[in-house]
Amino acid sequence: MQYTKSTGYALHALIHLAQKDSGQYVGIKELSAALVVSESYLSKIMSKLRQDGIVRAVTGASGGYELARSADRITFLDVIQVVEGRQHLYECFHGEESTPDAIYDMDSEECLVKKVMIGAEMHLHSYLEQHTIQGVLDAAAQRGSRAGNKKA
Amino acid sequence: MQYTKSTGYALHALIHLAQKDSGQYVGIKELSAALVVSESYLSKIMSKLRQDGIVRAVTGASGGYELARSADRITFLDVIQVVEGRQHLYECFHGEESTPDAIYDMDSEECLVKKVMIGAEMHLHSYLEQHTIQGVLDAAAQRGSRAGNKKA
DNA sequence: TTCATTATGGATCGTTAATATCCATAATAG
DNA sequence: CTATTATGGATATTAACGATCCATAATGAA
Ligand code: SF4
Ligand code: SF4
Repeated sequence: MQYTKSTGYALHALIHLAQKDSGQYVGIKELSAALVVSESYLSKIMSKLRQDGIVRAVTGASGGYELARSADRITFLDVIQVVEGRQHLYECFHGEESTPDAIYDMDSEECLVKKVMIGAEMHLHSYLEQHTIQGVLDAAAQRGSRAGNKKA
Repeated sequence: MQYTKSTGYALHALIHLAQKDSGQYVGIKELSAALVVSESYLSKIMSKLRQDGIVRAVTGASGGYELARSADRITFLDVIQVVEGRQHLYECFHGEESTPDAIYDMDSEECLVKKVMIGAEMHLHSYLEQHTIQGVLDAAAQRGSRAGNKKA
């Protein structure tokens, strides 16, 4: 149970893009150099982000990527769901006939075990969608403005 | 990002055990039959649960498994951490030298990206440790006592 | 137009994790 | 002593992850 490296790459790439001005395209070369990851692999991730409308891409000379919407409307949940897919935290393993035990109500979505896990998922998602790319930038800016008293 | 089937098996097996009286051992045969999963595989999972003190096991004739402590002190988080391991939701991918960008404070644990993900993990864990095996049983009992008005 | 640049998508490949089974061994009740 | 039952090692299969290469298309600039 761990997010893949791709999620980390995606988040960092988006933060990099968010620091540029709108209309300023950033190529895969600059991105992969900043994150220290191969162009080939990162481009796959960027392509996914584009398909889901998180970034825009322009091919050709002086092309590249830019955010498709403002950084405060790109949540961690958005990014994670694009990269990781929209699978559920918990997947049931029995079919219609193989009821493991009598205490569960298998009808529709009424199973109590499943309900707990769905609750967990909703809690997690609720947190993740309250945190945006812009949020990270803001927090960094605040820290920066607290003078140079961070170490020494 | 999904819990493995093993977590599902473990949770269901524990619920099965929790419905038995204390001192009554349940063999792997009964458990695997109830969950519709092979004895071989389930026994591995039960062995893990024993190593972590969730269940007790007795070898030999008329042996089997029982809960090592009361069902209201076995949380979903306990079970998940035993089966899935205690890995973090998010793992950083760069070393000391390859700082991806200047806005992060790499010193110690102060990175703002990491901080968001650790927050997500804490939220998730907080929810999961508030839900116990006994909690599922209680909810099922309540539902059962609400007469047979559930369907028809 | 032509060329260099840049993103895209398909194909492929190695590594790791998850799932699953088999068997030899040890422990225990009867 | 014997049947029963859990344990741990070894192994096999499958799927996911991580990563690379290349052919293609699109675009700005010469
Ligand atoms: S969680 Fe509920 S519905 Fe899902 S496999 Fe278990 S008993 Fe069945
Ligand atoms: S989350 Fe922070 S510490 Fe971790 S890789 Fe990213 S920048 Fe580095």
